[in-house]
Amino acid sequence: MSDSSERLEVWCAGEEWCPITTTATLVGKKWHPVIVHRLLDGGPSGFNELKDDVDGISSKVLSDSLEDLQEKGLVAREVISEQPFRVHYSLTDRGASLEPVIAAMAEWGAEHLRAPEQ
Amino acid sequence: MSDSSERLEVWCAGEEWCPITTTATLVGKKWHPVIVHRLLDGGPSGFNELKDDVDGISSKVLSDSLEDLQEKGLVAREVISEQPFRVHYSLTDRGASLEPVIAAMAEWGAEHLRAPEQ
DNA sequence: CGGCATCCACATGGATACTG
DNA sequence: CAGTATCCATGTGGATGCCG
Repeated sequence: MSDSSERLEVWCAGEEWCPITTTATLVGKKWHPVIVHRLLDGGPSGFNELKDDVDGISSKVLSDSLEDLQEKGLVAREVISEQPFRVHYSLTDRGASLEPVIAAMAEWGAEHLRAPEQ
Repeated sequence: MSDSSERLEVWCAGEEWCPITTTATLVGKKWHPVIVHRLLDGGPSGFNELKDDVDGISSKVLSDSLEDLQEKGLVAREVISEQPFRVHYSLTDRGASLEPVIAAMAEWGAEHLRAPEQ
């Protein structure tokens, strides 16, 4: 498939320096890709707006997921001091750069959704 | 982002009919994308050959992963009756169709691996 | 060679209720 | 509005050892 000069002997490792595993730790969580997709297509959002759009998620899990996405530098959180106050969730540049990955996932899923078995 | 006629109100649901979640259940497991990548680039393989290439995986986890991939129709398993017998793992057409998804994950990971923080 | 059996640890996700 | 606090069920991965 590849000639000897550029061949990788190890496809991926258990450690973090594997590109695929790196991406999988972001996109492999149950709700993460859905949330990123929502922020990509729907733009910035408040907490409950997000919760309403992402069908089936609970407050706690959305909160946990957003916290994880912030720690990983994919999502930015901004508190707007008003009454009542608002919170603004948006993608960072890094988060937005996941678009090709999310798009590929969405496309594959859409094509194979009609034939889940066989 | 989209006009009113083609807008999706719900980005994804907790149920199985969501395209992204569908893909995430395949590609979101820790070792699945790595195994598929190995089979895409390295061609069909025996069990231990696969285990050697996928650095860090245990027999049990590789076995579990391959079983799951078979159930989902992504991987084919063929037993070759020789002495000693061999087993042949390869991608099905459906498994091979994941190539764009895996490629997108690999590319994103490679680009962002050098800057894991910030 | 190509696994399976066991047992275990930890992470993820979910239900429910409550708060500033 | 935007979460937090508990508590709990399950899943996923890992270590070790044995088997046909």
